[in-house]
Amino acid sequence: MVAIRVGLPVPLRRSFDYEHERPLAPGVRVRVPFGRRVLTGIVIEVPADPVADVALRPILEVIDAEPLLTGEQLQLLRFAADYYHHPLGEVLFAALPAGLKHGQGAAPPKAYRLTADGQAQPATRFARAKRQAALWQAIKVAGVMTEGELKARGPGLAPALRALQAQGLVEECEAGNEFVPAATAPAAVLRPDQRAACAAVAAAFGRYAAFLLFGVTGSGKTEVYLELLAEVLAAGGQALVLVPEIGLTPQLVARLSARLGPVVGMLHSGCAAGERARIWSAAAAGRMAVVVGTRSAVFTPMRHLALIIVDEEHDPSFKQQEGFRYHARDLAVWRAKHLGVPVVLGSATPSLESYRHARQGHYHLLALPNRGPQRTMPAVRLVDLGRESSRGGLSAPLIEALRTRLARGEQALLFLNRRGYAPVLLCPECRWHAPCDRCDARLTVHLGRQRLRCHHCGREQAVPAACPRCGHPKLLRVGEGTERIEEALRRVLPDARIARVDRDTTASRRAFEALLRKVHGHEVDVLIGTQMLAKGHDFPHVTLVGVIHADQGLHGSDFRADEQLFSQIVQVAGRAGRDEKPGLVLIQTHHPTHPLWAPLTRLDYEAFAEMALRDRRATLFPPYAHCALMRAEARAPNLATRFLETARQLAADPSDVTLGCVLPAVLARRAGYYRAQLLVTSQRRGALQAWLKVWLARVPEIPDAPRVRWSVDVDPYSLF
DNA sequence: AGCACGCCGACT
DNA sequence: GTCGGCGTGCTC
Repeated sequence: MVAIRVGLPVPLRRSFDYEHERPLAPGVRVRVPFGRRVLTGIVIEVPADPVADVALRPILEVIDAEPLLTGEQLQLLRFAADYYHHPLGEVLFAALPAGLKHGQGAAPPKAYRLTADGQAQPATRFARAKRQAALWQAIKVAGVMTEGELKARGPGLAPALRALQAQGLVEECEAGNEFVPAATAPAAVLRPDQRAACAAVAAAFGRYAAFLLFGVTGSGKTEVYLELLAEVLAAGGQALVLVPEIGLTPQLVARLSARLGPVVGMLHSGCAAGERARIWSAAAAGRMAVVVGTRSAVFTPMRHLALIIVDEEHDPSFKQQEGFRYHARDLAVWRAKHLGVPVVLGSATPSLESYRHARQGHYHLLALPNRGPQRTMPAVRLVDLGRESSRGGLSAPLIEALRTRLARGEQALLFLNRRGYAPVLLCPECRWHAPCDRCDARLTVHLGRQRLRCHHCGREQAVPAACPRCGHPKLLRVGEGTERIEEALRRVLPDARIARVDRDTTASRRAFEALLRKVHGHEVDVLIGTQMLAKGHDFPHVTLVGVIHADQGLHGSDFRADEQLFSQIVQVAGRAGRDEKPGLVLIQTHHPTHPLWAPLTRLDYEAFAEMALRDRRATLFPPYAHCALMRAEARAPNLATRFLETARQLAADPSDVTLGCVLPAVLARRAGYYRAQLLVTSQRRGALQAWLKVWLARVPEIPDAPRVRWSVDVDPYSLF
């Protein structure tokens, strides 16, 4: 009998040892008993130091004859677990596609629907069982709900599901699969700057080199990718293309398939589990030449991987914001280095980390300075809200510009990163404003459904008729959301065809695409929306872009606010102007003298980067320092803070490391949890890593630890 | 995270 | 009485 260390999909910062008759290779899946359950685990190693004081339980079944995870993948995952200080078990499972996490091959997922009896029930039946009522309602609305969707609704629903099944109201059924057909498109002719970029990368095939492909929207980065992919494929290699979450448009995949043939697989959140597993296995075997995917695709096994591309490398969606908080772009670079292959990072507004690497010579800078022949950069102008009158959030110059575009039969886009009608409901008499009772936040007024909603926890309630504190009958709706902008627009431009795009109007991908078709068919004159409009979609007839509230990004408490605002505005500006029709971007602000506007109105990334880097150097933030953020949250008010204070005192003498103060989180209470955080920084990555390892090993000694939810975020994207 | 156990409050 | 909500403890 030999001890086997197994990684399990549980958020425990420990691994578990079992016994088996013979050694097993890392990467092999096994079935093991865990408490009263049976789980699928992944063999980590044959431990030199198996737990001594516990009787090991036996492995029940060995699922794979050959390891499911390749050696190269295991090395990447071990590094990632180590670097992000996350339990290896969870990290290993993050790399597996949903279809392979549990049973054998790519089995269809379990799904549930209401029985005829279940359909016939009145909603009042579940007067006492709230969870059952919610679940019954959700399945009724969805028709069929897969196990994954069920789990996504939150923990603790399994007993309610079983209760419904026992009552004969819900039954198991099969989930449907989706299929996305390929289209065709012609190959492109490259400009000299594109050809030079291709040549530089191609010269590095077969060894590690990192390239920062710096080019504005419309400069043709995609053609460069296509050319490189074609070359890799011609040489029998495989390639991995990472794209941001919203960036994975059907158009991109269609272009890739048209140029490269039916060897392109797509991995994203909307992918059915079976499809995901199929692509994953095909890529591992070398049959799938190109895998295009979002964040988690960085873990795809590829036997002949010869090139990695990260498109829009600055995009925040590459950083996972919960659980295993890895950065897919950073892991992509590590993987490329480790494998000895080139990696291309593309962006119009590179992250300051990547830009500094390029300036220091760690990355090769490849610039695409030209926009295509039919595309000129738009003019960007500020509107001073302190001087211009405004109606419902729309300033006079913006209204004027809208009128002229409409008269010319052109389209306009308006951006506002705030859903709903008004962000605050205020009593003019006693200054009461509608608070969320679970969060330190104001409730947003939503007109469509006549409700107040918390954007942080999702709680909804009715709009009070009068002030609950002083009884004043007329409550004011203060500030603007997309609904109010839409209302104001309809009043100002009664003849315009107006559409609004945000999570409230276009929850589904299907609805979103239907709306995009309407815009392309010029059935819409003005489109109002949140940031979800800005990425990946081209609107050729749009010549005016209005940014309603840019100021949220100017005084952000977060060190990355400047970078985010700059990239969002450039992204947005890229939507405007085409075909000899010059574009105009109007940015409404209360702070027209803010230093960020100078480079921004010229769309001058390099000037912005100089300025931002000086700032970061002065304040010792990335890329001039490396950070880790310990977050904690607890039900009781001071528990999280006390836990972090104890952790802080527990810390070994930090010579190379700067330990911050324990601070309440920006939203100190969210969904009923009190939240606090502790920032650790160091100018040396290695020093921070070594120090974290020692520190985190001692966290379980903290008496409050079992009652606190805590996590460590290495290289946090933001301090929120 | 699950899943048990165990204690409290509302309805048959 | 008993069902279901919810806090606490454990998993090699």
